[in-house]
Amino acid sequence: MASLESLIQKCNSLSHVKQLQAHFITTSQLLFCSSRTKLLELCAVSPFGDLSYATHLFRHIQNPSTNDWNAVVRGLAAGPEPTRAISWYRTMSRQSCRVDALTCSFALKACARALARSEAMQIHSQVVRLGFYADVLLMTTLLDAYAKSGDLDGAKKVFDEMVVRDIASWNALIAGLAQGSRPSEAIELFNGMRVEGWKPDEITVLGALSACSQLGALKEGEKVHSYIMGEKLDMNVQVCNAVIDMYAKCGFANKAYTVFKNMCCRSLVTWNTMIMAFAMHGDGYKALELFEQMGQAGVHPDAVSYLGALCACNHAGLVNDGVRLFDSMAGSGLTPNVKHYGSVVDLLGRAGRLKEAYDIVSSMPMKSDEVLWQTLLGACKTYGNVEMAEIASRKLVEMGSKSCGDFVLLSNVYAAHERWKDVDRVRTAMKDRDVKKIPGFSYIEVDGVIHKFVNGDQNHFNWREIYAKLDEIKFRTKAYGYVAETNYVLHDIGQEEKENALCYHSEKLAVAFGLISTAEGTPIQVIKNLRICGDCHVVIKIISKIYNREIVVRDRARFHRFTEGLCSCKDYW
DNA sequence: CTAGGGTTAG
Repeated sequence: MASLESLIQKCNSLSHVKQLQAHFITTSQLLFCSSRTKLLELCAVSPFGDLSYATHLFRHIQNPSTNDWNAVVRGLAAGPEPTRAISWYRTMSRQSCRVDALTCSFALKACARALARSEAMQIHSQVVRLGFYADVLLMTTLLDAYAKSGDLDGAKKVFDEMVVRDIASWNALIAGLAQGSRPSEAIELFNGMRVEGWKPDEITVLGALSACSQLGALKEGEKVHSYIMGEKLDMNVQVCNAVIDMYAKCGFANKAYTVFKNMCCRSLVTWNTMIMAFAMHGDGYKALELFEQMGQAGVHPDAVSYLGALCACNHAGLVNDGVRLFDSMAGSGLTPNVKHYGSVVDLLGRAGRLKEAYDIVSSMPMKSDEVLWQTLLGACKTYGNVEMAEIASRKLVEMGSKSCGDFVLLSNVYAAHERWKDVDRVRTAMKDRDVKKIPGFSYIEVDGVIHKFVNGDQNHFNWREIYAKLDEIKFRTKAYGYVAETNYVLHDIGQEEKENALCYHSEKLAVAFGLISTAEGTPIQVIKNLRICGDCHVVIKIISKIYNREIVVRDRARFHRFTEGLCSCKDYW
């Protein structure tokens, strides 16, 4: 029977497996347990595998071994419905067959993929009961499951309590913190591990770079980059891609491009990242040029490349180029997804071509989502189209939107037409639903230290001086002819209070702090988690003029470079 | 060799 093992190994399609299976049945040959498991594994986890066939095979096994169970749990965990792996795991725990560390590992992998936090906790307690707490690989998987399912404190706790740690344990926590919107802690941990004598690898730096990108932490990012060069980790394409992204998101498209040019082998993601980088900076033509070049270099643009190019057209106001690109997708064998539709709706909407934008949304082959209608609503606000704004709002309410911004936009459309009764109606509706307001915050890096501000923040050690600076700004911008656009403010408060509500937006606080804590004439860079507010955009333009400073604001969507009273977005955003 | 950590996106 020596050939049996080799026969199984030679299987490279499901039909081979089925043939073997049929052969065993017809010849009434008894399969050795190990061979049977191999066959099962092949069905469950190999690229040509078939999960339903694997479970079918499994059900014909009289006394499945732990390994048989593991094969199925593993396959299900990696498949399209990871929660099924968790139910199989539960069934298995109830049977006499023993759960081993691998079973737990596969089940936890499923929790990570299914974002199943409480299930991860249940498996955690089993892991402890079974005495697997010293297994580094398993504990790292557990840590990762907590992090991915959104319980970063749980992940940290597992990390702290680990008896043994290795590089992957550090990596899992660093990446978890970076992806879970706690980038400062990710960087702290990255620096901490180096102090403890650990040597970050490719995966560690990917996490650290992602954290720097989010924070716009240029100094930290540069430190990571020089570490990468020192350790020759730049042989890894993914690492280089992350470096490009980091420089781009820290405001230095040119540095990103230098890294791009020096790379010997670029992947599809490399091109996409660079196209997106130019798009974010409003360099529409450079992005489109790159999009052309990648095709010439033999790299076929994928859906993300198209999205980047569309986004570039969007931010550069290249309306017709964008529409043409969108229409050309099908010819390249690509089906536009909801994000492509979102981008082109934005493109048309900003250009005032509301009817076309609306027609696209209503004739989409897939379900429209909230973002799409929000985009259209934003365009309606810009062009004062009440009828369409009402349609979009109704859709958003139907979809259960509780976003404050949606109500504010509609109310602004009414306010612009002095339809105060309608304004009141919207405000009442807002109070009736418990509307969510995502807190806005801004970062600024000064001397390598990141300072974070929220709206109306008085927690900064220097807040009195910052507020004094803002009073000065208020005075000087008014003298310059600025009038607060209080339409953006929704609260039922007096005019002066409304002005104050605008005055202490997080981006203004960060800019004011930048003005007082950096040398005259040096550029100031701020990062905001949401889109920059209209009033802040106006005020920062004036600040750039009267204080003679270049001010760069990265918002959720793009970079705004303010110089001499103008913005690089040409007020088209 | 039945395990863990990973880059781009309206």
